Amino acid sequence: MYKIGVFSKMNKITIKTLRHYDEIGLFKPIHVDEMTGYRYYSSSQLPRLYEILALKSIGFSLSEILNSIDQENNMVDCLEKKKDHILKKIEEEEFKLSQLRTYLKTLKLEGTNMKYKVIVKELPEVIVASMRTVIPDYDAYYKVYPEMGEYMEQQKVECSVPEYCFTIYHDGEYKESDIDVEICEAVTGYGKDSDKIKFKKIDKVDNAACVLHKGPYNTIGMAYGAVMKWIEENGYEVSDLPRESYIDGIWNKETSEEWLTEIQVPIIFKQVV
Amino acid sequence: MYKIGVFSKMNKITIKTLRHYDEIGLFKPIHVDEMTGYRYYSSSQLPRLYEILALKSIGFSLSEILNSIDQENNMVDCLEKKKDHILKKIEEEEFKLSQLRTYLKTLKLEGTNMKYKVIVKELPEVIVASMRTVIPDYDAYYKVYPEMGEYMEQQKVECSVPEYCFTIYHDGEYKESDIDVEICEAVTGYGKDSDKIKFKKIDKVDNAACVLHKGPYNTIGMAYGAVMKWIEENGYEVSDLPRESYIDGIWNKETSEEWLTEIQVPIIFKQVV
DNA sequence: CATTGACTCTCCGGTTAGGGTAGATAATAA
DNA sequence: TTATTATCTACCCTAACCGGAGAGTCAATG
Repeated sequence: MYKIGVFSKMNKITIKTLRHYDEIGLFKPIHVDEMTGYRYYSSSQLPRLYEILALKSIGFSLSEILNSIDQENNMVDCLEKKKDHILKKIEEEEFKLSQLRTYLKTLKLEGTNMKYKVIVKELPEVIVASMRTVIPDYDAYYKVYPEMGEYMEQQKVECSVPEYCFTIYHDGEYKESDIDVEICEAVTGYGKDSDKIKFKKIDKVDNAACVLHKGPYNTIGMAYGAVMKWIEENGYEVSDLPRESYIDGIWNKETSEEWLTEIQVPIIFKQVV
Repeated sequence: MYKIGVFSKMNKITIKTLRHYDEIGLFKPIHVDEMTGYRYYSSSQLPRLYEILALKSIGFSLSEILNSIDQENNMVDCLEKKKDHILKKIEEEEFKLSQLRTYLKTLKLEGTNMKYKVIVKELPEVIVASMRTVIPDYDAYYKVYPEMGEYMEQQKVECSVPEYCFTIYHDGEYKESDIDVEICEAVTGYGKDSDKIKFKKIDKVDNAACVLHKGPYNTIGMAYGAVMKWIEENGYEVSDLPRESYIDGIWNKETSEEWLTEIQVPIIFKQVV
């Protein structure tokens, strides 16, 4: 029978930890003096303690140990689950690492002018009013867009809140003229399709690499470049056409320096074949 | 200007998180209504938010982000440190994984008879009374050990608390007779050396793989086997002679089933060359 | 105009695995 | 008998939020 101090030294465990394990019922002293409350441990408890410590160093939480230690049959299951868990954790850490390397690279290349921070987020399922058309040049955009507004008002369809308006470029390559463009505006319900404007549901995207572009549109190519580079360097690949989502623009900001656009690129993790 | 609900939907962040970031000063709303306390956010805040989220997904804590986000010069340092941190984390997880595989293997092999749980701990620096001698066979142990007790009493040297008594086998291989053995007993201070018994300081061991053996000594080979296998499978190698530490034995337990011995094997992590 | 339902506020408690301290006893040494 | 050390309980702290209670606010409807 050892008092807590000696027992803690014997096994290199703090007194706090032993008291904690007592409290949660994981490892109780073999005897507690009713008068003084002193805890007494015995060497016969060491095997259980060793098992607890072994499981802990594998990465089990105390409650997991508590649940699995006294029933040997589900131990294998627990271990298999934990294995998957650790593998996932390693993957996550490696992803962080590659993200970090990309971040570091751009930071060193461009100095303090680190404009583009890529984040991954989900894009929700939305119903959109969509108009696919070929416009002669980028300036024509300001002419076709109001058409949609008018039609939607006429159809009594409302824009969703938060507003979500984006375009998809259907050309395989960059073009300066005759651009095949699809303009989408998220709405709260279906309206009747017209020749030009169709309503449709767009599926949820589980993962999209997103980057903000601040400023006028003529430099937006840099944002595309940054996000595409990020995708490649971090083991993803593009799984669908990118969306260009308009947050601030000529309609609410005076100077083009304040315009804000988000590039959203649907991605999937590249399978290592 | 968006209210918190819309802003949270825009960016796939929970309201709770936004309020939390406000509270710790990491990301404050652009305006707070003094009457109602309502928080209002603007799209102009998105770049900062994106930077925060990007750093967070790399693995920075909120306080680290708070400290580094507004001073670009120490950013590279922070990232380098974080990189080391992640690398260490990956190593740890891989170690857990190999431990788990070993655990799983022994569990499957021996069924429910999983006797040996290996843990890694530190062995403290100790002063010992040491007697190195060649004994004819293992039974002779019970004859030489009392010698030490007598000498120590005579020298008025006290055993340390917790008691720590162990032997080191100096033979390179297993022998049944003429065993070169060193018996050590931790004491609180130096005594005078005699012909047989010397006092010396034994250095701290940073990492020792330890395994408990319960029962009589004739099956202790299994414990050695288990710990040696563990060491090999988990990327360590033996760095010094193993110690056999006696916890319970004939002196305090009646049946040999209750005897408890710990094998302590000093180890170092194997360099991957 | 009042009411309803959706939205937002603050405050409190919980999560892991203990660490740190205070104040009160208990055991041991001088 | 006193002084020192060991141990006890009890409370607050960590990181990054989540859940819920109770109260106040906003916009639209009857």
